[in-house]
Formats: sequence, C-alpha cells, structure tokens
Amino acid sequence: MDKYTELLKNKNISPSIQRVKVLQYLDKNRTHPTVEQIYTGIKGELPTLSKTTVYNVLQLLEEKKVIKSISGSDGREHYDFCRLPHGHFKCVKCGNVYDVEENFVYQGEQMIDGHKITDYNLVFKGICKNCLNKMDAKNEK
Amino acid sequence: MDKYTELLKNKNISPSIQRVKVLQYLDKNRTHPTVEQIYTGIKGELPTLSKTTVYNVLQLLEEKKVIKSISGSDGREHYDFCRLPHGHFKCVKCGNVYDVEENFVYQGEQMIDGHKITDYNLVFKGICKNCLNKMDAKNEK
DNA sequence: ATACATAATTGTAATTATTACAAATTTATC
DNA sequence: GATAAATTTGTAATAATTACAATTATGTAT
Repeated sequence: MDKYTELLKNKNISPSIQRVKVLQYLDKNRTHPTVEQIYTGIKGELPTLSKTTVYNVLQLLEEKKVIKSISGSDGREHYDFCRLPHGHFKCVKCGNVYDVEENFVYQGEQMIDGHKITDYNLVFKGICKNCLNKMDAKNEK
Repeated sequence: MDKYTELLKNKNISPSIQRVKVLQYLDKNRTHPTVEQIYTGIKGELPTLSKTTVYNVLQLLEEKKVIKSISGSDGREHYDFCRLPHGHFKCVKCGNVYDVEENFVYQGEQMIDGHKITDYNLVFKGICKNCLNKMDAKNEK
C-alpha cells in the first residue's frame, strides 16, 4: 500500500485513484499549484479525469486538513501540502510563548532585500488564554 | 486639502474624486473589504461611479504601494491600507536580524487556541546578503 | 476664455475560475 | 450477484475580473 493510500486511510478518506493522484501530485510538486495545473498534471495518467473531481478532491482534502489552500493575488486558488504547526504566540502580559497551529503558507518572494529565505514563521502577539481568564475573574468580582 | 488628497499628491497620483473616495473608504473601513463592498460603500456619494473605476483605482493604488491586496479564500480579492514594514529576517549564519519590508496582511482568526491576537509579525530565516556575498567570494577563489 | 491634448471614467462585452447539479459509474455490503 | 451508497463525470449556471472603445473631465498653451 503506497504512502498516499495510507495517509488517506488514516484520515478516514476512501483512497480513490483520483484522490491518491491529486495527493501525490501535491507532494511531488511543492510549487503551490492551481487547480488547472493539478488537472493537466495528472490528466495523462487518468484520461477520464474531470476538473470537477479535482475541485471536489481538493475541497475534501482541505476539510480533512491534509492540504491547505492559499490564495494567490492572481484570481486563482493554490494548494499545498499541510505544513504545521508553523506559528508562535507571545503573550504581552505574562511573556509566555505558545506554539500555535497556524497553517499559513508564505507565498511571496524567495529573496527579500537580497537575503535568501529558507524558512519562515508567523509570530503573534496578544493576551493569552490564562491572562484573559484572570482578567475576566477580576472583572466579575 | 484633505488627508487623502495630500497622500495621493505625495505619491504623484492626481487626486480624482473617485480615488480620494476609495482611499477614504479603505481608511475608515479597516475590514479588508472586497471590490463589491467598496463599490456599494461609495456609490451613494458618487452616483455615476463605475465598478471598472474601482478596479482601476485599486490596481493603481496597489502599484503605488498605497494599499495592499490580500486574497481571501473566498474567491474575491480584499484590500487594505498599507501597513509595513512588518517582517524580520534572521540570518542563520551570522545571527543578524534585519527589518524587511514584507507588507503581508494576516487574514486569519483574531483568536487562536483561546489566545487573543492583537499584533503579528512575519519572521524569515535564511542566509543574509552579506553572508551570501562572502560565500560567493570563497567559491570564486 | 478657447482650443487642443492628455488623462480618467464609464459601460458593455468577453473571459475565467468556481459552483451547482443530475446522470453515470464505481465501490461496498448483504 | 443484487442493492444501496459513495464517487466521479460533464454540462450548465454563477460570479469575479479584465479588455476595450466611447465618453467625460482635466490641464496647458495660445
């Protein structure tokens, strides 16, 4: 049983050939492809494939958190294998830092101001759960 | 001369009434509005307004870095006043941290894992310009 | 002020991504 | 193997965006 079939089964998704192929394509092409690209990319191996199926599969895989949709500024949706957790949250009250599951995918340049980007991280600031609770407790006295 | 007229002039954009109104709308409505929302939002004050004009103005303002377009996962573009710089870059070689002008706008939840988000920051990692240069110099010897 | 050139706006039509939906096919279950 | 459920398919509808030509407004020189 191949890797993708297994992944789908683990997520309680019946591993149809279409689903497996879409998933495989997204794993092998980590370039944030569009629906069109995915469709033409696997149409050769699955000649009966319908574009509607690609839409259906992508929607399902996103619901089940197997993939992530990211919106380009080009009027098309792009898709990517899930990479998470990828965020941190720092509380401005107590200073604690928490890992958060923000499955955000950076879509911008690979170079910025001449620096070569190899990784990134979204850092949030605010008031953490615990401090919020304490503040509520105070207000209710 | 109002604030928006001034801002446009500073950017060398002739301050037509349509441009001023779009800009004003985006300043007063920091909710990442869509073209549709902007259009209906100012149509009352500018009855002759065309939707094409809204598209034109938004494209121009984005080119001139006055606003930022952000793509929701809902098939529509959203627009926002520019807020930058909002990123940092940390070099994995020398450890230096640089401010970078990444005018990314976070579009996700305002709460995450029960924590209240009030600010955010995109942090990049990689190899900085200086270290890249040094590495090149070495390779060319 | 008037005539002219340039820039901006407008409205319509075309394009493109996405969704809705019903029919056909496949898969699972008894 | 028969039946029901799930999945895929193709077509048609919807909605956002773009292309483009015509109109309107603005600026400049005489």
